Amino acid sequence: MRKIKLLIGRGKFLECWQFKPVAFKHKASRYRDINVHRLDESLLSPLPPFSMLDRPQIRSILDRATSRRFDAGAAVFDEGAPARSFYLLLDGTIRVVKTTPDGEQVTALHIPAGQLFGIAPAFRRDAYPATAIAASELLTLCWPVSLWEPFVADYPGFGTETYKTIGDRVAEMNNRIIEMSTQHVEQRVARALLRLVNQSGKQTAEGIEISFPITRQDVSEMTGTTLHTVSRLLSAWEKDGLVSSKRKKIVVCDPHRLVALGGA
Amino acid sequence: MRKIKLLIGRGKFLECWQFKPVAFKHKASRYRDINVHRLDESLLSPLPPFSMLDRPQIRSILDRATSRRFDAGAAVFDEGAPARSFYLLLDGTIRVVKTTPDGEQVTALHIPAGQLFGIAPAFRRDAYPATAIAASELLTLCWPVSLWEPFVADYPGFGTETYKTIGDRVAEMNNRIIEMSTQHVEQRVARALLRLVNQSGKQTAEGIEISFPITRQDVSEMTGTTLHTVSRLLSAWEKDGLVSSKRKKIVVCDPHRLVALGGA
DNA sequence: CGCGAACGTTGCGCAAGATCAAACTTCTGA
DNA sequence: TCAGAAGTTTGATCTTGCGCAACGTTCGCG
Repeated sequence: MRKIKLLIGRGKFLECWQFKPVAFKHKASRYRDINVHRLDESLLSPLPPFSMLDRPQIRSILDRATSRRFDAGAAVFDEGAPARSFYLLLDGTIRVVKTTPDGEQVTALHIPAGQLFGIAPAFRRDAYPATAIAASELLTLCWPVSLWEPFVADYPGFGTETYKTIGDRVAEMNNRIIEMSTQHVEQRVARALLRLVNQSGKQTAEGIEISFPITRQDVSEMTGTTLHTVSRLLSAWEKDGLVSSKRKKIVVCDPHRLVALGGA
Repeated sequence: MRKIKLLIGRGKFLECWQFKPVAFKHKASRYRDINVHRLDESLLSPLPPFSMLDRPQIRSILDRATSRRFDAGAAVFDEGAPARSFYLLLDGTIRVVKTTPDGEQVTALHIPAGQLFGIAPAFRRDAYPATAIAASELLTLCWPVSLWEPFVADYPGFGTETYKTIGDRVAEMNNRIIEMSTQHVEQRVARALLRLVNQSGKQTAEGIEISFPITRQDVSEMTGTTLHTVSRLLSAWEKDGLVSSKRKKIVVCDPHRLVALGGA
């Protein structure tokens, strides 16, 4: 057991205790559940909701957390389920999904590492409004909802920063609505890729790669189209050298031209 | 000058001082700006954000308010403008509109009487994220943003209820996104009408009427389609006895069948 | 190594709805 | 009272992107 840096978001790391990978269903898992009492205060201090707090305050927050890991594809919580906890995403990416009565899925949002999620209590909701799916393997901290009010009351900046984050998400949803109303499929797909790349892109030799596995179907659920159309678009773009994609993997090679596509 | 009941939303009234209608640009206006010191505390007490407060508290809130009226079509504030005030809508309906770079408009939301709006400070925004247009003649109260924090801190229930309202709006936006992704134009228009009727419908002999002037263009901006398509749909529905519409006026005669149209 | 499942590609035809164009109706203000 | 503005209707045409279907590819696992 040794101290390692834990990737949270683009180029940001959290220092923490790494347990040796354990076999999980014939597959090596990067993490095991972490003992929160061993986590260092410096893990949380760079994150906006905790940035104004001192070490003892963060210690107290950490000590009341539980840590959980999730396999890729697993649901952290389901739409409509009673909201018992709120979460902090330490590593991985969350796909926030809504399912229609007739079984169709719509991806409302992607949440990158380092952000709070499942924050139904901020709206005084007692049920989660959407399902949170692990887009890749996840590591989370979680707290019971009963701690929400005390956190907001006791920790300066926690409420403020959280509502700022919510404001950002609302703005993003607004943009989605506008895009869906006014833009064509090609533009929406282009913008969706750019958003993903901005939020959780990893620089590689070829270009910027989306850092979690993503299928054509996933992209279609983000843009309100079909996997066929997305496939056609990606093929065309690949021929043009705009992107490069393999199975469950998309690399944006020429962001600039993609912006142009999404812009007009 | 006499005390009258002021309509706020469906069947709900606020009692207040009615000034005699004044001529305004050759048109009789229902209201003149109201002297807030003459407003009775009972005006605010039934509204969710103020429901837990006693009379002296509400008095203090009222005394710090300014009242303003707006003509139909006027902008209360513009997208991107510095957020200096937040508002309470006493009467009328607000259309929340976003404009795309190329001039297209998208209606994000309608806000009925009795609700707070322009609450950018709740998200720590210093600019309004959208434009608020008066769909009909409006009467509002407004407070400087500097009072937001004190209100949340000093008045129990104010924050809670407000965030609940925001939660509802976020949920509605979510639904919009899902509708736009998965439903056809006909279903979206049907649902849009039902939403309007639910929020601000007035029972009449023919059916339930949308209580503010609304054009085909407006409906198309709500549903992400064109006024032509909306016109065709309304014509077809009118032939079927589902709705009845005149210039700037829509009455839903058979809500049940409209729900069926929007459902599948 | 070989099978099956999950993921991706591609061609074809069709229909929903946008766009273009023009006429019509209702309302407003001088 | 009358002209023009604003709102609505309707037809003709065209484009987008969806549905369907079949096939190709990659991966995981026994």
